[in-house]
Amino acid sequence: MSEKKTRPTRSKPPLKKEPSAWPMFLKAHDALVARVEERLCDAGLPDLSWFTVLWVLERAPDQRLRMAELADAAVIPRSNLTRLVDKLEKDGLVVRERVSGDRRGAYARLTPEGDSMRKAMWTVYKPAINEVFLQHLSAQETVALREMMERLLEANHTEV
Amino acid sequence: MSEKKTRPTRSKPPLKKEPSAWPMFLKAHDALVARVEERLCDAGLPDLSWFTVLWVLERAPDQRLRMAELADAAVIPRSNLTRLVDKLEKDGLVVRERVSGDRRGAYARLTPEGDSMRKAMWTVYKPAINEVFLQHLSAQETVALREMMERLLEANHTEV
DNA sequence: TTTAAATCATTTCACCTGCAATTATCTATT
DNA sequence: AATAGATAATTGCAGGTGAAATGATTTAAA
Repeated sequence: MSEKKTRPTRSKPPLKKEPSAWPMFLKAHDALVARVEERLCDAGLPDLSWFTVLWVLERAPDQRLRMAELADAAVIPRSNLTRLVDKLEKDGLVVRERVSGDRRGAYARLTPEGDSMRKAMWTVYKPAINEVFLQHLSAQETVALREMMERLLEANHTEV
Repeated sequence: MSEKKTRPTRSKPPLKKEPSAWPMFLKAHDALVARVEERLCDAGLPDLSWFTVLWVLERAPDQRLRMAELADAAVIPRSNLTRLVDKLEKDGLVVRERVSGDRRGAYARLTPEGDSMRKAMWTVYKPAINEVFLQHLSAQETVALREMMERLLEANHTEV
């Protein structure tokens, strides 16, 4: 005994069981990223995390950033960024530079080779985004989606 | 194919450099998932992969599935599913059952304890989805987003 | 100045991940 | 029936991951 029956007009939708937006969002993300990574891999290129770092550095002032800034911009934990920059540096795509006035810190700076790699990756990455993602959305949808994502990201800004 | 030169009036937009839909999509996804996982972790509950398995099994016929079916439905590589089910089984949330007529195969079946855990996780997961995701979208946006994600997923269905 | 706390980057550790064998079993062909 | 080839699940391995500990240095406080 408990139910509040005696509701004259039930407006509850009849047991909708279609997959809702959230699980679709998760599944679609995984599928799309896998597809794009596949393209890069097939082309013998490094993965998205490398591109992200190269891309962030390329548009940074002097094409360099402190390790912590780079980690934040690329949304990578700092411990991972250290190791990622190790590999990038070993491949000559970035170099570490000392920070004048703070011997604790280090800059990561994009090298010309790193910028070449960024461009090479973009020639694969850009069409992949188009074929996997943009092609399936109308112009309005793309704009609407971007706005939604911006709003969600803003609302869930990495808390202090 | 694409090039049409000799266009008298250039309609190219003037160097737009606002972040487009794809990178926003990636960033938002990561932020939202991190937020939701944080909620589950804070509540002392297992992570999303556990929930996914429990949820898929709960709605399966007889609340059980073959390992391969479960891996596909949960979008988890089979080798990982084996180890995940190991842990779930150790915690009594699922049990493995032999398949009559095929001694290679195994079912994973949801236990009552597993269903209790699914419910317990849902009491945290559901409000988390609302607060982190749904709350920031209008009803129309939610529908539009789901449709976009469905279309993208369909278009990028895990190729054979 | 000496001491304590904060900061930056790195390293450690324990765990997770996916690919590629491996094992066991089933199916099809001869 | 015997063999070869598929298939199901697991396991080995090589490498990636983040939280927390560490080392080095700077800043703030006493």
